[in-house]
Amino acid sequence: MTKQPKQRARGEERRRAIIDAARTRAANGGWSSVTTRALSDDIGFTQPVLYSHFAGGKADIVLAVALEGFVQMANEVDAAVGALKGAPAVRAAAKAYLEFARLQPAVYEAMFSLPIGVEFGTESTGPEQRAAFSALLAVFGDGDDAGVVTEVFWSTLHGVSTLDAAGRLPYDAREARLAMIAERFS
Amino acid sequence: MTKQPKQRARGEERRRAIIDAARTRAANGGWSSVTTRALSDDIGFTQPVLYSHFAGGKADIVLAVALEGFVQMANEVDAAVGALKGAPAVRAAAKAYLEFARLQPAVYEAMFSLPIGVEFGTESTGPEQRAAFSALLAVFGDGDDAGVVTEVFWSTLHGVSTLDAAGRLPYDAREARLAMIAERFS
DNA sequence: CCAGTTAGTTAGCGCTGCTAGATATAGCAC
DNA sequence: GTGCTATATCTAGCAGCGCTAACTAACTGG
Repeated sequence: MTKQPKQRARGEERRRAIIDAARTRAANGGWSSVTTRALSDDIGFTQPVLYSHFAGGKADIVLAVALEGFVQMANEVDAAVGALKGAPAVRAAAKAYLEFARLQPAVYEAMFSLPIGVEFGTESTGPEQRAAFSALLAVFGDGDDAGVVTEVFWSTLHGVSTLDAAGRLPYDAREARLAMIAERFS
Repeated sequence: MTKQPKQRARGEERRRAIIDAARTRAANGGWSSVTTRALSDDIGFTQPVLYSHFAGGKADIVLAVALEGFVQMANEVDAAVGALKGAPAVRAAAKAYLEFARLQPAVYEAMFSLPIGVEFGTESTGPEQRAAFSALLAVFGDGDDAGVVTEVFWSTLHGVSTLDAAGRLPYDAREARLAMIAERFS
Protein backbone atom coordinates (compact mmCIF):
# COMPACT_ATOMS: atom_id res chain seq x y z
CA MET A 1 0.00 0.00 0.00
CA THR A 2 2.80 2.39 0.85
CA LYS A 3 4.44 4.01 -2.09
CA GLN A 4 7.60 2.56 -3.51
CA PRO A 5 10.80 4.54 -3.01
CA LYS A 6 11.09 5.11 -6.73
CA GLN A 7 7.64 6.67 -6.87
CA ARG A 8 8.34 8.81 -3.82
CA ALA A 9 11.57 10.01 -5.35
CA ARG A 10 9.84 10.89 -8.59
CA GLY A 11 7.17 12.71 -6.62
CA GLU A 12 9.64 14.85 -4.75
CA GLU A 13 11.56 15.52 -7.90
CA ARG A 14 8.39 16.76 -9.56
CA ARG A 15 7.52 18.87 -6.53
CA ARG A 16 10.94 20.45 -6.84
CA ALA A 17 10.37 21.10 -10.54
CA ILE A 18 7.04 22.80 -9.88
CA ILE A 19 8.42 25.05 -7.16
CA ASP A 20 11.41 25.99 -9.27
CA ALA A 21 9.23 26.71 -12.26
CA ALA A 22 7.01 28.95 -10.17
CA ARG A 23 9.93 30.88 -8.73
CA THR A 24 11.65 31.29 -12.10
CA ARG A 25 8.47 32.37 -13.81
CA ALA A 26 7.64 34.85 -11.05
CA ALA A 27 11.16 36.26 -11.20
CA ASN A 28 10.96 36.83 -14.95
CA GLY A 29 7.36 37.78 -15.59
CA GLY A 30 5.89 38.55 -12.20
CA TRP A 31 3.46 36.44 -10.20
CA SER A 32 0.64 37.32 -12.57
CA SER A 33 2.40 35.22 -15.20
CA VAL A 34 2.42 32.23 -12.88
CA THR A 35 -0.73 30.46 -14.02
CA THR A 36 -1.52 26.81 -13.58
CA ARG A 37 -1.47 26.31 -17.33
CA ALA A 38 1.90 27.98 -17.78
CA LEU A 39 3.30 26.04 -14.83
CA SER A 40 2.10 22.70 -16.16
CA ASP A 41 3.57 23.55 -19.56
CA ASP A 42 6.90 24.30 -17.90
CA ILE A 43 7.11 20.92 -16.25
CA GLY A 44 5.82 19.11 -19.34
CA PHE A 45 2.53 17.86 -17.91
CA THR A 46 -1.06 18.98 -17.77
CA GLN A 47 -2.75 21.05 -15.11
CA PRO A 48 -4.28 18.31 -12.93
CA VAL A 49 -0.80 16.95 -12.19
CA LEU A 50 -0.11 20.09 -10.16
CA TYR A 51 -3.00 19.23 -7.88
CA SER A 52 -1.73 15.76 -7.14
CA HIS A 53 1.44 17.30 -5.75
CA PHE A 54 -0.10 20.41 -4.19
CA ALA A 55 -3.58 19.68 -2.91
CA GLY A 56 -4.18 23.33 -2.14
CA GLY A 57 -3.63 24.33 -5.72
CA LYS A 58 -1.80 27.42 -6.75
CA ALA A 59 -1.87 28.98 -3.28
CA ASP A 60 -0.06 25.91 -2.01
CA ILE A 61 2.66 26.30 -4.60
CA VAL A 62 3.17 29.97 -3.76
CA LEU A 63 3.33 29.03 -0.10
CA ALA A 64 6.08 26.51 -0.82
CA VAL A 65 8.14 29.21 -2.55
CA ALA A 66 7.54 31.53 0.40
CA LEU A 67 8.57 28.99 3.03
CA GLU A 68 11.81 28.23 1.22
CA GLY A 69 12.35 31.97 1.08
CA PHE A 70 12.06 32.29 4.85
CA VAL A 71 14.65 29.60 5.33
CA GLN A 72 17.05 31.16 2.87
CA MET A 73 16.63 34.61 4.37
CA ALA A 74 17.25 33.30 7.86
CA ASN A 75 20.42 31.62 6.66
CA GLU A 76 21.71 34.71 4.93
CA VAL A 77 21.04 36.96 7.91
CA ASP A 78 22.66 34.46 10.23
CA ALA A 79 25.70 34.20 7.99
CA ALA A 80 26.03 37.96 7.70
CA VAL A 81 25.79 38.58 11.43
CA GLY A 82 28.09 35.78 12.44
CA ALA A 83 29.69 36.60 15.75
CA LEU A 84 29.13 40.34 15.49
CA LYS A 85 27.54 42.25 18.36
CA GLY A 86 25.88 45.61 18.78
CA ALA A 87 25.82 48.20 16.01
CA PRO A 88 27.85 46.17 13.50
CA ALA A 89 25.48 43.26 13.98
CA VAL A 90 22.46 45.49 13.39
CA ARG A 91 24.02 46.91 10.27
CA ALA A 92 24.99 43.50 8.91
CA ALA A 93 21.52 42.06 9.54
CA ALA A 94 19.82 45.03 7.92
CA LYS A 95 22.10 44.85 4.91
CA ALA A 96 21.54 41.12 4.45
CA TYR A 97 17.78 41.51 4.79
CA LEU A 98 17.51 44.39 2.34
CA GLU A 99 19.74 42.66 -0.17
CA PHE A 100 17.72 39.50 -0.04
CA ALA A 101 14.55 41.46 -0.70
CA ARG A 102 16.16 43.46 -3.47
CA LEU A 103 17.75 40.52 -5.26
CA GLN A 104 14.74 38.22 -5.02
CA PRO A 105 11.74 40.51 -5.18
CA ALA A 106 9.40 37.79 -6.40
CA VAL A 107 10.25 35.45 -3.55
CA TYR A 108 9.97 38.30 -1.08
CA GLU A 109 6.58 39.17 -2.50
CA ALA A 110 5.43 35.60 -1.98
CA MET A 111 6.64 35.76 1.61
CA PHE A 112 4.78 38.91 2.57
CA SER A 113 2.43 40.35 0.00
CA LEU A 114 0.63 37.41 -1.48
CA PRO A 115 -2.31 35.89 0.36
CA ILE A 116 -0.65 32.85 1.82
CA GLY A 117 -2.45 31.95 4.99
CA VAL A 118 0.34 32.04 7.50
CA GLU A 119 0.59 34.11 10.63
CA PHE A 120 3.50 35.13 12.73
CA GLY A 121 4.21 34.70 16.40
CA THR A 122 1.01 32.70 16.81
CA GLU A 123 0.92 29.05 17.70
CA SER A 124 0.42 28.17 14.07
CA THR A 125 3.63 29.87 13.03
CA GLY A 126 5.79 27.43 11.15
CA PRO A 127 9.44 26.78 11.89
CA GLU A 128 10.45 28.61 8.71
CA GLN A 129 9.16 32.01 9.79
CA ARG A 130 10.28 31.40 13.32
CA ALA A 131 13.80 30.90 12.04
CA ALA A 132 13.71 34.17 10.16
CA PHE A 133 12.41 36.06 13.17
CA SER A 134 14.98 34.45 15.41
CA ALA A 135 17.78 35.49 13.10
CA LEU A 136 16.83 39.11 13.69
CA LEU A 137 16.01 38.63 17.35
CA ALA A 138 19.51 37.34 17.97
CA VAL A 139 20.89 40.72 17.01
CA PHE A 140 19.23 42.45 19.94
CA GLY A 141 20.27 39.99 22.60
CA ASP A 142 18.00 39.04 25.44
CA GLY A 143 16.89 42.38 26.85
CA ASP A 144 13.37 42.95 28.15
CA ASP A 145 12.15 44.78 25.10
CA ALA A 146 14.16 42.77 22.59
CA GLY A 147 10.94 41.39 21.18
CA VAL A 148 9.44 44.80 20.52
CA VAL A 149 12.70 46.18 19.13
CA THR A 150 12.94 43.24 16.78
CA GLU A 151 9.38 43.78 15.59
CA VAL A 152 9.95 47.44 14.85
CA PHE A 153 13.34 46.69 13.29
CA TRP A 154 11.73 44.04 11.13
CA SER A 155 8.97 46.46 10.21
CA THR A 156 11.47 49.09 9.14
CA LEU A 157 13.31 46.65 6.94
CA HIS A 158 10.07 45.36 5.52
CA GLY A 159 8.81 48.87 4.86
CA VAL A 160 12.01 49.91 3.13
CA SER A 161 11.96 46.75 1.04
CA THR A 162 8.38 47.09 -0.15
CA LEU A 163 8.53 50.82 -0.77
CA ASP A 164 11.82 50.40 -2.58
CA ALA A 165 10.50 47.54 -4.69
CA ALA A 166 7.49 49.65 -5.62
CA GLY A 167 9.77 52.44 -6.77
CA ARG A 168 8.50 54.59 -3.97
CA LEU A 169 11.86 55.50 -2.50
CA PRO A 170 13.21 57.58 -5.32
CA TYR A 171 16.76 58.77 -5.21
CA ASP A 172 19.56 56.35 -4.67
CA ALA A 173 20.01 56.86 -0.97
CA ARG A 174 20.28 53.22 -0.07
CA GLU A 175 23.54 53.63 1.78
CA ALA A 176 22.22 56.62 3.70
CA ARG A 177 19.12 54.68 4.70
CA LEU A 178 21.15 51.69 5.78
CA ALA A 179 23.39 53.91 7.90
CA MET A 180 20.40 55.57 9.46
CA ILE A 181 18.73 52.27 10.29
CA ALA A 182 21.90 50.96 11.89
CA GLU A 183 22.21 54.13 13.92
CA ARG A 184 18.61 54.28 15.15
CA PHE A 185 18.46 50.64 16.16
CA SER A 186 21.78 50.24 17.93
CA MET B 1 -20.74 69.76 -27.86
CA THR B 2 -19.75 70.29 -24.26
CA LYS B 3 -21.79 68.38 -21.80
CA GLN B 4 -24.71 69.99 -20.08
CA PRO B 5 -24.34 70.74 -16.37
CA LYS B 6 -27.05 68.27 -15.50
CA GLN B 7 -25.25 65.47 -17.33
CA ARG B 8 -21.95 66.39 -15.78
CA ALA B 9 -23.51 66.36 -12.35
CA ARG B 10 -25.02 62.94 -12.97
CA GLY B 11 -21.67 61.72 -14.20
CA GLU B 12 -19.80 62.85 -11.12
CA GLU B 13 -22.49 61.47 -8.91
CA ARG B 14 -22.13 58.11 -10.59
CA ARG B 15 -18.34 58.27 -10.30
CA ARG B 16 -18.81 58.88 -6.59
CA ALA B 17 -21.19 55.94 -6.34
CA ILE B 18 -18.71 53.61 -8.04
CA ILE B 19 -15.81 54.66 -5.83
CA ASP B 20 -17.91 54.35 -2.70
CA ALA B 21 -19.20 50.95 -3.76
CA ALA B 22 -15.65 49.75 -4.37
CA ARG B 23 -14.42 51.00 -1.02
CA THR B 24 -17.38 49.58 0.88
CA ARG B 25 -17.13 46.24 -0.85
CA ALA B 26 -13.39 46.03 -0.27
CA ALA B 27 -13.88 46.92 3.40
CA ASN B 28 -16.44 44.16 3.90
CA GLY B 29 -15.30 41.35 1.66
CA GLY B 30 -11.77 42.24 0.65
CA TRP B 31 -10.55 43.48 -2.71
CA SER B 32 -11.04 40.03 -4.22
CA SER B 33 -14.77 40.57 -3.86
CA VAL B 34 -14.56 43.80 -5.84
CA THR B 35 -15.38 42.53 -9.32
CA THR B 36 -16.74 44.57 -12.17
CA ARG B 37 -19.95 42.57 -12.12
CA ALA B 38 -20.50 43.04 -8.39
CA LEU B 39 -19.68 46.73 -8.69
CA SER B 40 -22.12 47.29 -11.51
CA ASP B 41 -24.80 45.43 -9.55
CA ASP B 42 -24.14 47.70 -6.59
CA ILE B 43 -24.74 50.84 -8.58
CA GLY B 44 -27.70 49.35 -10.41
CA PHE B 45 -26.22 49.31 -13.89
CA THR B 46 -24.40 46.91 -16.14
CA GLN B 47 -20.67 46.41 -16.46
CA PRO B 48 -19.89 48.60 -19.46
CA VAL B 49 -21.16 51.65 -17.60
CA LEU B 50 -18.11 51.39 -15.35
CA TYR B 51 -15.87 51.85 -18.36
CA SER B 52 -17.57 55.03 -19.46
CA HIS B 53 -16.65 56.58 -16.12
CA PHE B 54 -13.28 54.89 -15.64
CA ALA B 55 -11.58 54.34 -18.96
CA GLY B 56 -8.80 52.33 -17.33
CA GLY B 57 -11.27 49.80 -16.00
CA LYS B 58 -10.98 48.24 -12.60
CA ALA B 59 -7.42 49.42 -12.02
CA ASP B 60 -8.62 52.96 -12.52
CA ILE B 61 -11.33 52.53 -9.89
CA VAL B 62 -8.88 51.13 -7.37
CA LEU B 63 -6.54 54.02 -8.14
CA ALA B 64 -9.33 56.49 -7.39
CA VAL B 65 -9.89 54.88 -3.98
CA ALA B 66 -6.16 55.00 -3.32
CA LEU B 67 -5.76 58.67 -4.24
CA GLU B 68 -8.62 59.69 -1.98
CA GLY B 69 -6.91 57.65 0.70
CA PHE B 70 -3.68 59.62 0.33
CA VAL B 71 -5.56 62.87 0.72
CA GLN B 72 -7.42 61.68 3.78
CA MET B 73 -4.27 60.33 5.39
CA ALA B 74 -2.41 63.57 4.78
CA ASN B 75 -5.24 65.49 6.39
CA GLU B 76 -5.38 63.25 9.44
CA VAL B 77 -1.63 63.37 9.99
CA ASP B 78 -1.63 67.14 9.57
CA ALA B 79 -4.49 67.53 12.02
CA ALA B 80 -2.84 65.26 14.57
CA VAL B 81 0.50 67.03 14.44
CA GLY B 82 -0.92 70.53 14.47
CA ALA B 83 1.64 72.90 15.93
CA LEU B 84 3.57 70.21 17.78
CA LYS B 85 7.35 70.00 17.44
CA GLY B 86 9.98 67.35 18.12
CA ALA B 87 9.18 64.10 19.87
CA PRO B 88 5.48 64.84 20.48
CA ALA B 89 5.08 65.65 16.78
CA VAL B 90 6.74 62.38 15.78
CA ARG B 91 4.54 60.44 18.15
CA ALA B 92 1.36 62.16 16.98
CA ALA B 93 2.19 61.59 13.32
CA ALA B 94 3.02 57.93 13.90
CA LYS B 95 -0.17 57.41 15.86
CA ALA B 96 -2.34 59.05 13.19
CA TYR B 97 -0.66 57.06 10.42
CA LEU B 98 -0.98 53.71 12.16
CA GLU B 99 -4.58 54.37 13.11
CA PHE B 100 -5.49 55.28 9.58
CA ALA B 101 -3.97 52.05 8.31
CA ARG B 102 -5.61 50.00 11.05
CA LEU B 103 -9.09 51.48 10.67
CA GLN B 104 -9.14 51.44 6.89
CA PRO B 105 -7.10 48.42 5.89
CA ALA B 106 -8.76 48.07 2.50
CA VAL B 107 -8.03 51.66 1.53
CA TYR B 108 -4.49 51.32 2.80
CA GLU B 109 -4.07 48.17 0.75
CA ALA B 110 -5.19 50.03 -2.35
CA MET B 111 -2.67 52.76 -1.60
CA PHE B 112 0.34 50.49 -1.28
CA SER B 113 -0.19 46.84 -2.06
CA LEU B 114 -2.35 46.78 -5.13
CA PRO B 115 -0.77 47.31 -8.51
CA ILE B 116 -1.72 50.89 -9.14
CA GLY B 117 0.90 52.41 -11.33
CA VAL B 118 2.02 55.34 -9.26
CA GLU B 119 5.50 56.14 -8.08
CA PHE B 120 6.79 58.31 -5.34
CA GLY B 121 9.22 61.16 -5.33
CA THR B 122 9.50 60.97 -9.11
CA GLU B 123 8.31 63.65 -11.48
CA SER B 124 5.15 61.69 -12.13
CA THR B 125 4.17 61.69 -8.49
CA GLY B 126 0.70 63.09 -8.09
CA PRO B 127 -0.22 65.84 -5.67
CA GLU B 128 -2.07 63.37 -3.48
CA GLN B 129 1.00 61.32 -2.55
CA ARG B 130 3.11 64.43 -2.33
CA ALA B 131 0.71 65.77 0.26
CA ALA B 132 0.98 62.61 2.32
CA PHE B 133 4.77 62.62 2.16
CA SER B 134 4.88 66.31 3.03
CA ALA B 135 2.72 65.75 6.07
CA LEU B 136 5.40 63.42 7.44
CA LEU B 137 8.30 65.51 6.18
CA ALA B 138 7.01 68.50 8.12
CA VAL B 139 7.59 66.60 11.35
CA PHE B 140 11.33 66.48 10.81
CA GLY B 141 11.81 70.11 9.92
CA ASP B 142 14.30 71.22 7.31
CA GLY B 143 17.50 69.49 8.34
CA ASP B 144 19.94 68.11 5.81
CA ASP B 145 18.89 64.51 6.18
CA ALA B 146 15.21 65.24 6.78
CA GLY B 147 14.38 63.53 3.52
CA VAL B 148 16.13 60.31 4.42
CA VAL B 149 14.74 60.35 7.94
CA THR B 150 11.26 60.81 6.58
CA GLU B 151 11.72 57.91 4.18
CA VAL B 152 12.89 55.56 6.90
CA PHE B 153 10.19 56.83 9.28
CA TRP B 154 7.60 56.25 6.58
CA SER B 155 9.03 52.81 5.94
CA THR B 156 8.78 51.89 9.59
CA LEU B 157 5.17 52.98 9.79
CA HIS B 158 4.39 51.18 6.57
CA GLY B 159 6.12 48.04 7.75
CA VAL B 160 4.29 48.02 11.06
CA SER B 161 1.00 48.61 9.28
CA THR B 162 1.37 45.82 6.77
CA LEU B 163 2.79 43.29 9.21
CA ASP B 164 0.09 44.18 11.71
CA ALA B 165 -2.65 43.91 9.11
CA ALA B 166 -1.34 40.50 8.11
CA GLY B 167 -1.51 39.37 11.72
CA ARG B 168 2.24 39.09 11.76
CA LEU B 169 2.84 41.21 14.83
CA PRO B 170 1.40 38.95 17.46
CA TYR B 171 0.93 40.18 20.97
CA ASP B 172 -0.83 43.40 21.63
CA ALA B 173 2.22 45.61 21.97
CA ARG B 174 0.89 48.48 19.91
CA GLU B 175 1.54 51.05 22.58
CA ALA B 176 5.05 49.76 23.16
CA ARG B 177 5.78 49.87 19.47
CA LEU B 178 4.43 53.38 19.17
CA ALA B 179 6.57 54.52 22.06
CA MET B 180 9.62 52.90 20.58
CA ILE B 181 9.06 54.50 17.18
CA ALA B 182 8.64 57.92 18.76
CA GLU B 183 11.82 57.43 20.74
CA ARG B 184 14.00 56.21 17.88
CA PHE B 185 12.92 58.91 15.46
CA SER B 186 13.04 61.97 17.70
C1' DC C 1 -41.00 66.44 -35.87
C1' DC C 2 -36.78 64.79 -37.19
C1' DA C 3 -31.57 63.87 -36.96
C1' DG C 4 -27.81 63.08 -34.24
C1' DT C 5 -25.67 62.23 -30.04
C1' DT C 6 -25.37 59.73 -26.02
C1' DA C 7 -26.54 56.31 -22.26
C1' DG C 8 -27.34 51.82 -21.54
C1' DT C 9 -27.88 46.97 -22.72
C1' DT C 10 -27.02 42.17 -24.49
C1' DA C 11 -23.95 38.90 -25.69
C1' DG C 12 -19.64 37.08 -25.98
C1' DC C 13 -14.26 36.64 -26.12
C1' DG C 14 -10.20 34.95 -23.94
C1' DC C 15 -8.37 34.23 -19.75
C1' DT C 16 -8.25 32.37 -14.87
C1' DG C 17 -8.27 28.35 -11.09
C1' DC C 18 -10.01 24.08 -10.60
C1' DT C 19 -12.14 19.25 -11.23
C1' DA C 20 -15.04 15.08 -12.77
C1' DG C 21 -14.58 11.29 -15.58
C1' DA C 22 -12.24 8.69 -19.05
C1' DT C 23 -7.90 6.50 -20.35
C1' DA C 24 -3.41 4.77 -20.38
C1' DT C 25 0.25 2.72 -17.80
C1' DA C 26 2.74 0.32 -14.34
C1' DG C 27 3.26 -3.23 -10.77
C1' DC C 28 1.95 -7.41 -8.64
C1' DA C 29 -0.24 -12.34 -7.89
C1' DC C 30 -0.46 -16.45 -10.11
C1' DG D 1 3.56 -14.60 -19.60
C1' DT D 2 -1.36 -13.32 -18.25
C1' DG D 3 -4.84 -10.91 -15.97
C1' DC D 4 -6.11 -7.84 -12.41
C1' DT D 5 -5.71 -3.69 -9.76
C1' DA D 6 -4.00 0.61 -8.50
C1' DT D 7 -2.07 4.64 -9.86
C1' DA D 8 -0.70 8.31 -13.00
C1' DT D 9 -2.11 11.27 -16.50
C1' DC D 10 -5.07 13.48 -19.84
C1' DT D 11 -9.36 15.37 -22.05
C1' DA D 12 -12.87 18.28 -21.57
C1' DG D 13 -15.42 21.44 -19.32
C1' DC D 14 -17.38 24.57 -15.41
C1' DA D 15 -17.89 28.99 -13.27
C1' DG D 16 -16.01 33.27 -12.72
C1' DC D 17 -12.85 37.02 -14.11
C1' DG D 18 -11.83 41.74 -16.89
C1' DC D 19 -13.15 43.71 -20.82
C1' DT D 20 -15.47 45.14 -25.37
C1' DA D 21 -18.07 45.17 -29.94
C1' DA D 22 -22.44 46.00 -31.58
C1' DC D 23 -27.14 46.94 -30.95
C1' DT D 24 -31.19 49.71 -28.94
C1' DA D 25 -33.56 53.27 -26.44
C1' DA D 26 -33.80 57.82 -24.95
C1' DC D 27 -32.88 62.46 -24.89
C1' DT D 28 -31.70 67.00 -27.10
C1' DG D 29 -30.84 70.82 -30.50
C1' DG D 30 -32.51 72.80 -34.74
